[in-house]
Amino acid sequence: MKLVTWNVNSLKVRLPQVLDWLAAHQPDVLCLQETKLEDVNFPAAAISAAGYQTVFSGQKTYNGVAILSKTSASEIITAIPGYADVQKRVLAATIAGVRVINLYIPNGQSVDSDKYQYKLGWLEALTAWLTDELACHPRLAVLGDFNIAPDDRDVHDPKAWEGQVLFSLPEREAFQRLVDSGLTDSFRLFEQPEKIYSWWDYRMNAFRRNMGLRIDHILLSGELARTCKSCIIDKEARKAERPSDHAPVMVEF
DNA sequence: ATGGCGTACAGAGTACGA
Repeated sequence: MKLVTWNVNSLKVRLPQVLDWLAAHQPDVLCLQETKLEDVNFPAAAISAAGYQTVFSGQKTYNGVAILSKTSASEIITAIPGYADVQKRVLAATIAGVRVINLYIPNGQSVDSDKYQYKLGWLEALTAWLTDELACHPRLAVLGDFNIAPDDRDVHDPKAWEGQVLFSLPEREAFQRLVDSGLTDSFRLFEQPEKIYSWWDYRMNAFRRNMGLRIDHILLSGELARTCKSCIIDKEARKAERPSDHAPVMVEF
């Protein structure tokens, strides 16, 4: 089974690239973040024509998540239960016996902002919920844009990023607590080349200079981690004309 | 130097991302 996460930064703009990517890679499941579309405008017909079913939870301008899959999705949840949030950042579904949890975790903006506190509170609620989900679904994958680089290796310049949002200690500790609830960072199951990232700023020629961060992740329950064969970041997608600033991350198990 | 670029909404300039 091939499972993918990709922050597309507007599905309206990136739809042709998403369709091309589906045709080229034929994943079983593709989780999207930052669709930036109200549900009424979701391009379900075009995606259906490409052979994929869709579930989605979006809003105007910001956020928005979707799951594209070859087989049908059930047990759909669009929010962390009991956590009130008007921002559409969560979509969970069961597909082919795998519990898929697609997340667009808050960015946090800067460590002294209200948005940073919202991010930390959100992560706490998420971890409590995922502990329950793991108990119900031994075959579980949590994937998405986490907006956290967990380790020095995941940052092009850890000294410069120290204490900054996306790499601050409280965020990394929250990520670790999430992992400690019973999940494995699939990327680190395998020997990986150095300086592999999933996001590069549009500015400052960051991509050309490989000034990136690894902030998009696929975390697997023990049962899925044991049979995981690979975790790859498709840097090629970031080279496209008018690319998303994120690259797709793909696991196979 | 708090910029740089890209997207959305709007119809110019601001908010936001990461």
